[in-house]
Amino acid sequence: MKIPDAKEKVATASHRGGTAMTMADLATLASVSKITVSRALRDSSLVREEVRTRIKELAEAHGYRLNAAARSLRTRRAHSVTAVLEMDPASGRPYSDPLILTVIGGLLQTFAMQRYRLVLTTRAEIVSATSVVDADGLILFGQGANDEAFQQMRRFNLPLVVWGSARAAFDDVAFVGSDNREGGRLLGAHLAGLGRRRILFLGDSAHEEVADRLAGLTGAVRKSAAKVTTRICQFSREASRAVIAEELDKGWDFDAVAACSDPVALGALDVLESAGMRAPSDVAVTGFDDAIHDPRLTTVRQDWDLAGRTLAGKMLDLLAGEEATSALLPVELVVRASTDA
Amino acid sequence: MKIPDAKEKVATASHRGGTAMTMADLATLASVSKITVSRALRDSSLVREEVRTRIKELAEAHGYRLNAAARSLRTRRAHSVTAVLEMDPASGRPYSDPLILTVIGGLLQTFAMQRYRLVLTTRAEIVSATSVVDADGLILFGQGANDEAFQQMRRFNLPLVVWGSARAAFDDVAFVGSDNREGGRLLGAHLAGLGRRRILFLGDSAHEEVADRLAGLTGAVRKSAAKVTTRICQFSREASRAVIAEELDKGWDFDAVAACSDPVALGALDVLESAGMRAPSDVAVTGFDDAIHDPRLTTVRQDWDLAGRTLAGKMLDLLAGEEATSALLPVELVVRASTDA
DNA sequence: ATAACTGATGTTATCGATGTCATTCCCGCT
DNA sequence: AGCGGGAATGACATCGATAACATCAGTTAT
Repeated sequence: MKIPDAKEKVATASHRGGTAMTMADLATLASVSKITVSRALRDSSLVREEVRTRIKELAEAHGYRLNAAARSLRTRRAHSVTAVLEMDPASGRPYSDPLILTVIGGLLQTFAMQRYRLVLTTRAEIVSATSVVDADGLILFGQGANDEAFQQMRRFNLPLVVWGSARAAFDDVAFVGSDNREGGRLLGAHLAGLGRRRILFLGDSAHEEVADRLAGLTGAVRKSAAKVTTRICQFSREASRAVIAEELDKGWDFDAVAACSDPVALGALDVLESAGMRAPSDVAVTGFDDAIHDPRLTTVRQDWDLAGRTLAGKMLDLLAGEEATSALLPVELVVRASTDA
Repeated sequence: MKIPDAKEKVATASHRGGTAMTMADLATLASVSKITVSRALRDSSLVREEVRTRIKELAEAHGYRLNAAARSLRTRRAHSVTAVLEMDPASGRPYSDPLILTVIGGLLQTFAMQRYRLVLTTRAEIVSATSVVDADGLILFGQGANDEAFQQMRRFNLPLVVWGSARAAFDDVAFVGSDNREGGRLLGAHLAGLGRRRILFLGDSAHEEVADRLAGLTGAVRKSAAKVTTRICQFSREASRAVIAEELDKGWDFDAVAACSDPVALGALDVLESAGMRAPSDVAVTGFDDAIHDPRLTTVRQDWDLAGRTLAGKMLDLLAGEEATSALLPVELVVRASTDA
């Protein structure tokens, strides 16, 4: 046996100052080789039960912690998953905030239980040539998962799960997203059922999810007497105010506004109400997301918790070497004051 | 020179299948040693400018990425910071969600710019004996940064920044938190200014932040004729409903409710309104956080963006070897319908 | 009795980067 | 010619863990 005198070795370790204890230190303490320590801590049946517990107790008593870098280097697994967010350079906050961040909570819970670390980064950071990626898989949150972001992530050659609407063109990748089309359908049916005839849709359908919402809406009102007109509008409350103000100027002739998101709907309410119109008697207004829980606003609720858990689940499947299919999450119509007096 | 024939070596590399390119591969491609590659990629002046750019171009062209584990192992720096969240085991979501998660957005932005990875984990996970910590520093988000969580984090012997109210007992640690006492004071002055005399405070002052809010409130109304009564109440809307219902049973005699958070305030509004009382004519109601942006609710706004940036800034100071002091962030009174008809 | 096997442990090489020290080359100076 | 010195490059050891293979009792099979 080549194990050196225990006392001498331990003294050396303590001389190292701030340096933390390693498996080698534990090995000398337990008078075994370090591979035995490694095996014991991993609960390998190759180590006698008795020895195993002794080593674990020693580790616990000395507050030993495995060195993540060393393990990752040797095993070629990072034991972590990176979520890539799109940040708004102006505000310095994630797009779709706080929705995406709520999903992150769901991811965190699932991954922590599975002993995977969850790493957050921005797209700008990860695509930079000198970025250092330390992950077994990537979860992409893009602005509607635009193609560029998508292709960039692909190049990392890691298991990939994307939040957004599935794209036919990329049928080899797992997409997870709310059923936006169904959400649009629910809203369309609701508005048509209220007898609305002239619906103004606010949103930019270059954004995949918005396009789906619009498609659902139009499909649902097709059988009715209602007509849908579209105006391009970005996601902010301010953008919405501007568009509605313009429409009022041009001579308003709508009895319903279907907005692509809650803030957009609130922007519409702001301007319409200050122009003396009332919801829902003069105009019915709907949003999308139910992120704000505004008592005034009829909207379609997405299940953010489920979103996080589903994304994490798909990733874990991929990491386990299984196939992962896309998932369409259910949505729910929430009727409130803006369409229901 | 021991550098083997380039062609042969490159062929070997490609035979490795999925294995990514390493510095050694780049070195053979560039006909230099791997240490030169290492230096070139780190912009060391020890490498001739010409050689440096050639190597960088090669790296870029072949999509080379530095191995995080190898670097961390050698340099003993993880290039990452771990945020530790307290999760509610029942809901599987972070306490104070979505507020904390909004702060995370601010952290992410700052750390990504500094090329630090942001890792998320839960307290339950990180304190488990077999957890693997891979971070240069810890940021703790606790339920009021309770002492136990606090002591646990300390044991990791890493730079530590805590979100919450500063504690005299731990004056060697950097705390970052909103000025809860000032928030309480603003609310107290506001309610007293409205002529309210019997204020019901809802909250559990075992929670440090709540205690501060209460202290500020009581201090502010001391000079006035108003009296503050406290009822212990947890953070949920449901808990609040129960407490208010009980108070109504016992014979209501308050003209103001100061809740420790927005959901608690909304719970109070729910019950009071369904009992036929009106805000603010019968009861003025206030919240705290402005997380919900409810048009009905007077509240104190915290600056979550600033919170994230400040926390990240303090951590970067510590990582740079500097001292970090605690910070008290400004708050703002937002008057809305529940106190202002 | 000997080969084959099983269970528990140890030795060595390795993962990919970088700190430390050694080497080489070229220049200018005496 | 020879020596000192700086600039550029390389060899080697190392970080802490684990995979792959080796060893060595003690047991069972033939």
